[in-house]
Amino acid sequence: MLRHNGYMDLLPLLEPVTDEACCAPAGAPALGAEEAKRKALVFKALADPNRLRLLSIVKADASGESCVCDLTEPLNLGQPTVSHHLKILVDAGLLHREKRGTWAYYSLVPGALEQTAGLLTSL
Amino acid sequence: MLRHNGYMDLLPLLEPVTDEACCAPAGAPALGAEEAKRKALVFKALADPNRLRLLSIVKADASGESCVCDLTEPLNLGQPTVSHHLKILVDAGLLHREKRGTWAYYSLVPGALEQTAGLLTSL
DNA sequence: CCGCAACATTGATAAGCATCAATGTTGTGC
DNA sequence: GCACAACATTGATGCTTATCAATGTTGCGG
Repeated sequence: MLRHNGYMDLLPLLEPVTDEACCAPAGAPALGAEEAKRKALVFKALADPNRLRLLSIVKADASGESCVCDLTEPLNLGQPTVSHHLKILVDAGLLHREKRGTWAYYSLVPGALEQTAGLLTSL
Repeated sequence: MLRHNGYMDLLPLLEPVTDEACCAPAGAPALGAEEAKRKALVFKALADPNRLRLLSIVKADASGESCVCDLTEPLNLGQPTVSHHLKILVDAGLLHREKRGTWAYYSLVPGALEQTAGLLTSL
């Protein structure tokens, strides 16, 4: 396995860090190669129109969460494709997945969008 | 010509709009398809480690601008590749290009990063 | 246990992208 | 005008990705 789809290992960037393994080496003026690669993964997840719409729909929903069957129709995409995009957003740390019964409910990770926005202004 | 590389027509999104041709139709709850496609172009420009580093280097420079010859070495990339990435960032409305003599100086478009960050929080 | 419904995963395919070598363009100095 | 330096552009190549059809998995109702 481990097909290395280019979207893994992002969570360390958006989750609370407990040591200095993340971010810039304190005194570095410009972005290092490793750091840039990790940050690019978040933006790669955002670099697709359908994924932006998914985030928007999930956010706009009154209950704060949506299941796959609610997302397939507005995007005019097949169910496997929607599941694929959702997985990418979850791996990017932007969406949270909770399975209840047969349904899978997706919701925004609190503060994730704001934290990603901070990646830009603190470039 | 008009090879449609997928990075054109972004400037209208980041430049001051004089009419209602941009953004959501005022009352729309979720992102429309056209709007999503335009916003995705900005994040597509950010979805590459080397382009993030380019932005970082240009921003960190004391003079506020850098020429291509200064950017080739730190990225360990060929000159045509760096020019290609810079073009994508310019087309995305993030960088500004000014040619003086033989050199081309690239600088951050003021407020572009902040405005892009706003695209996220206002999803 | 059986059938079905909601998702996830796999495999295949076409489109897109990053990179480089080679070449073109343009400005400078002689 | 000539040679050179700094970039830009073109063409080719290998890798990545978006999408779908088909199949696998899991939970619920009978």
